[in-house]
Amino acid sequence: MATIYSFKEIEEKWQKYWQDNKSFCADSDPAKRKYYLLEMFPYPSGKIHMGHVRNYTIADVAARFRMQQGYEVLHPMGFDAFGQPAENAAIKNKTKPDIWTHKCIDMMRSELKQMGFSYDWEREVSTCDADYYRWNQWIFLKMFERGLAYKKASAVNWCSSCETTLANEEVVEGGCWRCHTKVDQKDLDQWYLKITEYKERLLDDLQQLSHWPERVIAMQTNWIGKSQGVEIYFRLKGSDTVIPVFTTRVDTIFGATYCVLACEHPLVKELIKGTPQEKEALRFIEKVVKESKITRASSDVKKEGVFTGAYVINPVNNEEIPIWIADYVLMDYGTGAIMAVPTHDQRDFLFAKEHGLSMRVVIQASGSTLQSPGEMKEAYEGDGIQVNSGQFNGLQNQEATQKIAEWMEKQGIGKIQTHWRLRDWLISRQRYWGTPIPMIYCPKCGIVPVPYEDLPVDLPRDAPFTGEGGSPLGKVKEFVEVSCPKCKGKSRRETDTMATFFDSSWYFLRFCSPKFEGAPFDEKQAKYWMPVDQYIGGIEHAILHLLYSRFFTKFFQDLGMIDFPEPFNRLLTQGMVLKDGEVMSKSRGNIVDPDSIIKRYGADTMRLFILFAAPPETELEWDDRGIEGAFRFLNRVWRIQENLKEKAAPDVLKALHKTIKKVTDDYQDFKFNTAIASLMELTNAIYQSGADKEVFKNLVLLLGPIVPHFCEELWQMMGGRGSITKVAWPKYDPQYLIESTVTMVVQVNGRVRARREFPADITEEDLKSHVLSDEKLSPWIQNKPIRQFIVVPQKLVNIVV
RNA sequence: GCCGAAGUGGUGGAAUGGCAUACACGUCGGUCUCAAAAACCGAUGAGCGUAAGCUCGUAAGGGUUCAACUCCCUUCUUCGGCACCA
Repeated sequence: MATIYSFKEIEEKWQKYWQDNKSFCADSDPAKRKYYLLEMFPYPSGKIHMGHVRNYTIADVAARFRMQQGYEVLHPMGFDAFGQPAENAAIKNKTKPDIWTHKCIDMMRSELKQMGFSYDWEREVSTCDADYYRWNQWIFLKMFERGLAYKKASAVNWCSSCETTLANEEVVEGGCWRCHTKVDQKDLDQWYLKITEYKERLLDDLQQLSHWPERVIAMQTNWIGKSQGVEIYFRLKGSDTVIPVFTTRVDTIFGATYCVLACEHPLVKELIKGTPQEKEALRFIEKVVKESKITRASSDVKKEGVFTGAYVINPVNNEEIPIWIADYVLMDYGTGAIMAVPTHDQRDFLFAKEHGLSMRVVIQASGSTLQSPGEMKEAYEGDGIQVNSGQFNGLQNQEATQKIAEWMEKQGIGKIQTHWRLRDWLISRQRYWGTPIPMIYCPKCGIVPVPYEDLPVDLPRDAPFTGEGGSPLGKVKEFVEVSCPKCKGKSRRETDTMATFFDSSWYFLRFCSPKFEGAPFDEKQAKYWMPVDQYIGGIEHAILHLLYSRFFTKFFQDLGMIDFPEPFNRLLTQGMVLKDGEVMSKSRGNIVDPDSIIKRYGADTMRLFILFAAPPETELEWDDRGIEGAFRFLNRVWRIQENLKEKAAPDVLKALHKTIKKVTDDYQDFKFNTAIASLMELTNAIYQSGADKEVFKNLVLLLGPIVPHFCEELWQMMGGRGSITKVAWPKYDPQYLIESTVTMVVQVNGRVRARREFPADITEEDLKSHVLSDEKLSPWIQNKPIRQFIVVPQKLVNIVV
């Protein structure tokens, strides 16, 4: 590694310049087009990692590019500063979360500045500051007023290691998303947000998000989990009790040969009472309920169950069918009861075989005449023709699904219904380092919200959090003991804090007016800046953060504070940075520290490499030799400036204008790797033929967004004034893109046989006569009749013989 | 099982119906040098051939087309999400 340009000096110089001149402060200017560029803000761990470097470098190029294109750019940065790691670190280092977090923020801010990112630091926010979290409390109160925040006692996900509850979205493969401890179920009285009230809009509006990655849309669709079907009413034999059952395959109703209830189904105890099998059933139920959800899900083959002794009547044919209890039916989906159709559902098939239950074929695959279930080796779950289905025989099953549903509704024996997977969002956390939930419990008045004028409910600076469980705030007397806002009687504060995903569900709005006093955000500012034009972050937030943010946005829309339904117009999910094919992690010991790269090569080289090595969306393999190559390229460019000519050769001018077009298009589409490749090609061309001052200045402008310090310095050396970010983006002259002659490929039967120069405007006839009289081509064409002559203008001819 | 993404030289990757492998890394050769480094120039998919050149080649197989990495069908592999979801 040979150093030509002194990156250290240059980078420090320009970072100071940008700061002193407030080069990146955004101002809402109605005369200009705005561009709001946002990256998912970091948790302040104290050090940035390569994932941050990649995420923020991608964004920074876009921001600087838009600035030069004349947009008013909002490019803010802040810190998602509440959360558990601060508590753990504070316990470990015998300090306070508050002190630890602010120290980390200071460290990270200075690391981000070292990268040369174009943030408007005047707008920085930290979610742990009362100026921020008081608006969490404000939003919570608004939701409470509208019945969207409510308290409910129920079985919740509990992580025994983190000593706190978890949202459904925070349970990953049956474990805690943070520490992977197995999640238990625990009965607790907790606060929920009614995100389910927005399920239709959250699903339907995904359609509008045409610039979101397909996989994120798919994951959210999946998560919301809409399924349409029919709720069928089965009457208990010898009683008026009705057992509703949900199915998406009402076309198979005539093949229902038994029903199954989940163990937790409220009717179960009643049904088995006093029957000979009561004891066996109770033992079975106890066993299943004890097993957690995860183990039930993983035991995929064996289906166990017991007969209740009771029967229901199938309303379509008045058949009596037995009711079973089984482990494969879950209480928390549908109605907790199913109709079983062994011939057309694989789970029912296995269960029926195991317990010798009867079966009936009701759907025949086209071309099949299968009637006897005994011949079946597995359930037939495909489409076909209805058989054994009364008046619906002969219909295509998809048509029958519709007809049967309508008929059942008319008969009053069923109802067309939709079921959803999405559950309400549990936000209570038994932790210290979070936003206090602004609620008061009065023995006389019940649950009383803290009045708006009393916000914020400050988080006490001292609390005995030890990691031993229970809400730490509950141990702070001055915090807990409060008088009721209504009756002034002795009352008690809520001691749980909010899940930190609450904080990040609206921070993009706060950035529009970070110091606004009257509300979470200034509606006028939000109207100018929102929605975010481009959002960039990791795929790990595809469900959680992005779904919650969409929910909050719709809530603000309902409050009339904003007039758009979706917060993020475009979303880019950047790929991970790998080392030796694996994710960088402490445990693997394969971490490359950005700081060490900055020291050795400078921030510009790291930015260049990370953009060049792979397109933004794909995984990126870190390569120490690749970074050498990036550094080499910058030195190459630097050296051009020492050997400028009076006048550039025409081929270099041509190359320049082609490059301006290519780079502009590529930046627009976040194709930075190919933009850099074409800038390298231009550099190679300059090395061949030499460049003049004009050409070089343009090269510097084009490279500016990627390696800003380097280019600012070169720009100044070339006599430029001020920051390069204020200089208009280069325009290409189409005249240079017009070629007088072109090299065309000549194919015979689709195989390349020659390349020939032709005038760009040659007619097809001339082309034909030239090509056909070409001696070199004659062996391929000779004496064979020409069937077709295909011309792709300026590119290729294909002779078919 | 369902949904989604991907599979191209020794390596990262380019080409979205029209020259497969741009650009870079690595490797090899050359120039410069007492020498080395750096820098600069050149070669670099595989096979056959002295050569001009020919053949094969984008996970596998089939199809559409004058022409397919690209579009369609089937299959395989990897990664990600959801999952006894009725």
